[in-house]
Amino acid sequence: MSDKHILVVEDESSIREMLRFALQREGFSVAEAGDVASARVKIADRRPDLLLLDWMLPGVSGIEFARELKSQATFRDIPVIMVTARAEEEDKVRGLNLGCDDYVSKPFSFPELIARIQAVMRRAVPGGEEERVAVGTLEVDAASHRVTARGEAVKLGPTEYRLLHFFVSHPERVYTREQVLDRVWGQNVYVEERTVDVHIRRLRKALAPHGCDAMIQTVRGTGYRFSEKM
Amino acid sequence: MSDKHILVVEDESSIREMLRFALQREGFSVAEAGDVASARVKIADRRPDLLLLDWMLPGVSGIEFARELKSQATFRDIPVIMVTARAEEEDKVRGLNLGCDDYVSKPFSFPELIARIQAVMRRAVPGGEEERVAVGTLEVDAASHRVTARGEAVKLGPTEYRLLHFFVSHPERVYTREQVLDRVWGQNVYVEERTVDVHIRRLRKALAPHGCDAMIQTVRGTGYRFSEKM
DNA sequence: CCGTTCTGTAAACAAACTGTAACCTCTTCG
DNA sequence: CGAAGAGGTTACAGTTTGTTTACAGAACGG
Repeated sequence: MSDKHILVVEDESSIREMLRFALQREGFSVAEAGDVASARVKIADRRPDLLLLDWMLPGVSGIEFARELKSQATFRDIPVIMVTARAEEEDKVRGLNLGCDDYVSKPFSFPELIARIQAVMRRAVPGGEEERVAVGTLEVDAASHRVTARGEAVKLGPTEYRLLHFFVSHPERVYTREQVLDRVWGQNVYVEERTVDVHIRRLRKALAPHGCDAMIQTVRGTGYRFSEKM
Repeated sequence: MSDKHILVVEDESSIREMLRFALQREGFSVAEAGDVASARVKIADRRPDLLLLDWMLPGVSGIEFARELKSQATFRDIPVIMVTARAEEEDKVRGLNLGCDDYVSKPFSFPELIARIQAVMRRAVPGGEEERVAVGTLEVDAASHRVTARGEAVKLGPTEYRLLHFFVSHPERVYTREQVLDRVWGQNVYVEERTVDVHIRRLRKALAPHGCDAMIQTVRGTGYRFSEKM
């Protein structure tokens, strides 16, 4: 559980330092930012394993920043814990539904914060991503970000790629549209469920020339399943 | 997102009722238990999709109960949200580290609670029940949502699938049409009893090519029974 | 800065599932 | 035997659910 990197985005420097201190004592490596602009720089500088994000920030608000990150494929996977004042209940709920992985309320206890951080991190990489996965003649190579069917290259958009990668890594199992959204788009990102259908369609279309489109199977009333057996 | 079943385990009846009210308004089906002993009974009676567990309980504590459940393969997958008083910080942390999926602190806001419940449920695997059940050559795999007889795939509609899954999970026992409606269609659903006959017919028809149709047996004057012996 | 690619939504379309009613068949028992 | 009751079958119309296409805006790559 060591050498995990956490970026704390909080405008009040006293709180920021307190957090840094507590997190470092816990064995985390910590970076700080006082506003969104410098947070962007820090993220580019070193990709954090988790973001502790204050709700209220000067200029761009925390929620906007969170959404910005979740909309970028590169940063979507960074878990975000929102820090809010007790009074902002309403917003907190919206936060949970808009891409944050968890949130804590000020004033918070450190043990609670640490526990939530660890819970979120534990959740972050369920079943460790393989470098290379394959089902039947379909191969997804995460290292080179390449997909091949019967040896032929398959051209996919970013979302289709992640969708396929998810399915190939988890074959023989049904997933509801909601779960697919959670696992492929990111937790709590608000996107219409129907959107999954459309991307499934795009993926099937791309796989069809290689005869693999039947591997993505519709389970009526539930969702979709990826399977070698057709 | 409907007909999800939640079991509330909480010794103080006022809080329990408040929770029941709030959860039911949200569309959940709710069961209550005042202590661990009766919680065990309720779980056996109807497997909940989520457990709302008070930390402090008379007799066996919530944490012990949670650990007990997490150690049993059958119940491991039921998500648990712990409910704790603000003062019990220490324990909360231990809770999160011991298999609970989340926790909320009293006093909590309902929007927060609902948001957490939905977040946890979204994360959970579908089909709650056993991953895989079988009677004779007939297998129902809940994970992949697939049915096989003698290894051959059986094509079923959603209702037939649920019906068969129910029967395979409860073989050698008669059920009246009413009971079947309750368990397969869900409680408080108004459907004609004869509808069960029709779906039984559809199920038998789908199983006939595999020679399994005789496993669904009519018990004249009572209902139906599923049995390996034909 | 402009064209290209990619995304998410909406709407039209198609397929399948559902519950009910009506009609049949079989069993039971006076 | 024959009527009544119970279950089996079938047909069908409405509804749900999934597929496909089109499109506008955002992101991206020169």
